[in-house]
Amino acid sequence: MSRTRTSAAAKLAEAAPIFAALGDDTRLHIVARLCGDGPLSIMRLADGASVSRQAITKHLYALEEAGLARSSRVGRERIWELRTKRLSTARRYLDQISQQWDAALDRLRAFVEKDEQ
Amino acid sequence: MSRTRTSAAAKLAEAAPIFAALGDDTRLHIVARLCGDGPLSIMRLADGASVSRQAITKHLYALEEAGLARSSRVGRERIWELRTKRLSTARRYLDQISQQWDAALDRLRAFVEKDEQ
DNA sequence: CGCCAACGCAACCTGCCGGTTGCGTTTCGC
DNA sequence: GCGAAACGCAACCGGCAGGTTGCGTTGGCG
Repeated sequence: MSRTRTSAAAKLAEAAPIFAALGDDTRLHIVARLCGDGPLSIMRLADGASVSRQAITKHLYALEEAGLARSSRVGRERIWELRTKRLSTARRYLDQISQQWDAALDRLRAFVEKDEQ
Repeated sequence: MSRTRTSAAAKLAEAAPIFAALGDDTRLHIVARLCGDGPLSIMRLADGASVSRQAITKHLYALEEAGLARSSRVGRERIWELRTKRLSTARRYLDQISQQWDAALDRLRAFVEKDEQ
């Protein structure tokens, strides 16, 4: 019922799609590429990749649905860029997890009054 | 060729499976549960869940393969706990991404000499 | 104006992921 | 010692994710 617990549960359903989006090799490559070189067109992204342009396109829309990227039409090209706010959402979730875990271990240790391996 | 760039590429192939493991709803629920309550048996984990015990078991081994959890046999139970070091690996990767992106945007701004929306 | 480059759309295929079910095995408790 | 609890193993299944291919559409360019 506490606010912190509610927000944690809410974040959970929100964080899973983000992790899922980052959990694919090709997609993580795209993210890294966009990250190192800044906004890029689909062709540019497909050039270095080991899969077809259409595959890249699909992955880009997957990243968009996860809120991790957005695009804009420029001439006959479509330029994609990262949405870093969403990345920090995932990061914050991981922080929260770690802290909760440490707290749980502390309580456990206090309860058993004996140190674990 | 620089060490930082090499480690970034190495981390990429290493980070994807972690994100993939966290990218499933059921699995993230398990992580959150383990996180809040400390080490738990399979039954305990399956009690609150909406899927069968076997599903939970499969997910636990998936988490183990990703390096996110480990188990030990205690009597007729198997107790599962988190491996937070692996979580921080993912966290560090996200940090790296954000920083690279900011740097890329700076370079881009310097190149175009005009601020983006 | 005609061509090519960059992209969008849609159909199709294949493998694997998430889940269930059934049954065997070990361990605790009485 | 016997039953039940907690778990392991294996087979099975439906659906969808990831990828390719083919073709249509739009915009730049000489």
